[in-house]
Amino acid sequence: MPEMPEVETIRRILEQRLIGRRIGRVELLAPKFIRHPSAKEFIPRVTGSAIEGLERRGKYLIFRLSTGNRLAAHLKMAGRLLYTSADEPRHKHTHIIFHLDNGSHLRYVDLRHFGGFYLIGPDDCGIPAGLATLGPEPLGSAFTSDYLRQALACRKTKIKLLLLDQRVLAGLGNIYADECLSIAGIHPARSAGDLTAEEIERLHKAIRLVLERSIEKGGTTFATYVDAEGKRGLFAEDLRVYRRTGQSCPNCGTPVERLRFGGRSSHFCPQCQK
DNA sequence: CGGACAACCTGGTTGC
DNA sequence: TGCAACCAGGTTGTCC
Repeated sequence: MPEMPEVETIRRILEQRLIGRRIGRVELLAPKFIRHPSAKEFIPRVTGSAIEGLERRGKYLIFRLSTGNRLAAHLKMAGRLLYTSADEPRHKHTHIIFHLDNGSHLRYVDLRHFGGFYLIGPDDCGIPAGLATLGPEPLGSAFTSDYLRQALACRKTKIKLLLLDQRVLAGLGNIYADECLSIAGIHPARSAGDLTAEEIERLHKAIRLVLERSIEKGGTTFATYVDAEGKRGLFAEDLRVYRRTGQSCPNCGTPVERLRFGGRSSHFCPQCQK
């Protein structure tokens, strides 16, 4: 479920709770969620290590461990990382429990089984391809309107699909791509290379604005997303078009429409986004 | 390069 | 109540 603002919200909470904690027993209820290396190798390499830092790149959460290894997690559509007490009832789809030295748990819960963990060595051995090829952080200094203009130049693909390409920009997903295009006033099916300099400028600003505001509100909860303490994100009340098909555009009142391409829905106002 | 599609899973909603 | 169809916040690979 989570896109960048949701993962960042989880990161901030876990940073408060986990820095300095040591991982004790790793309860691997379903080994398949360890994507690299094998579960057999994973457990001894993680057990006993302390958590020294918690970083985020795009939608990846990265634990820096005292052994020099890093532990990367991707939650995909429905993954949750929950910091709980030991006696908290276990959600049905709990797959991994990291027992911590203060008696608490870090639990991985994933209803759809898409997410998983990667243990990365000091030499980057085991790094998932998606993490190695990520584009710039949308709130970082490398993401300038110049960068965006060069990334879109001569590209025939639809702007919506290009915004979802993590190699171009790290962290946007279906919700925020639709919202950014709405604020920038750009139709999602436009060819990326056809955008004017002014439109690219608006899009660049919209991306930063939407992500900053969403992080401030703890991300977007539609159905199932909750943060590391089980709390919902409040940005859903600010959504302009995402999953609002048939409802009024907040700008002009025209009913929001939905198109499907690239196997996903795009929501937009046909009046404001030409 | 671009576009369509399937695959990986479970569960909620909608419509007949 | 039952059942089928469709939907879902992501990514990867294949095929044309």
